[in-house]
Amino acid sequence: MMVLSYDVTIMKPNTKLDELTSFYKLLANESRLAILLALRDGEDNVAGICGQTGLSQTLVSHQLAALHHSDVVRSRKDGRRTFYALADKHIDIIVGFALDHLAEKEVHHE
Amino acid sequence: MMVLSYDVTIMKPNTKLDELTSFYKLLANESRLAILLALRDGEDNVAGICGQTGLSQTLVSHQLAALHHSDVVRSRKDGRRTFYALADKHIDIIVGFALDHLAEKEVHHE
DNA sequence: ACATCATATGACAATACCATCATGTGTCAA
DNA sequence: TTGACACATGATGGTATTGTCATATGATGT
Repeated sequence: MMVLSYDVTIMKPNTKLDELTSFYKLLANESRLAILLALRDGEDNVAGICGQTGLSQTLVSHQLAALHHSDVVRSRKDGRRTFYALADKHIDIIVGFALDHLAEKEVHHE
Repeated sequence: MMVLSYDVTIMKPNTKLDELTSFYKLLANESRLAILLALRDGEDNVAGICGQTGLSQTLVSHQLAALHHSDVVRSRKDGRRTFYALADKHIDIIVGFALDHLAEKEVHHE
């Protein structure tokens, strides 16, 4: 039972397969993905991310908490703001490759 | 529900975000991921995949149908068997990079 | 034709997930 | 210290996904 949602207890994955699944679950949501894509352009604070994505503050905070908990993003506090950034270059590359995959699919389909 | 205002045209198009989310949803399940990892070693038929993963025939068929429907795997029939394989090299690479990401995380954590 | 093998499909209960509302916590300025 | 600001957290209803059971389809051998 692998639970990812912010409103339920987050469980530590035991196996590699579990870990990999948990990782992809984080990417498998429109809101979280929008946030990650926004962060590809560089770090931003919560309000900024809300502006970039059009999502509510509450939702963004929840999703960032989930992403942060799994070390997909890192955070830095500055006064009453919190800035978030992609944790490492892999995230960026993985998203890039996925976009490539989708592009290639389109070509084959016509 | 994800609502993006029209004046935020700097963002990636809605459809791309949607597509990317759908793609990751396919990878965000232990059974499907186990199947994809099994197929990294080369094509295999349903019974073979069941053997490699320990999953039931019904479940494997269901998940393969989902993966096939989204062109993540391709199929080839031979008599009464159906052989499945990863649709393109991108899948392989994406999974590889994700594993790298997890490996790097572990190093940083100890 | 019949039995059997290999795989596919439909329906369904259990569970997981999502977005939202209401509210809480910490920071700064006056 | 009071109020506004920036963000975090808890709970909840609605919805989507998961895996299983029962059953269907199609190919092969006798």
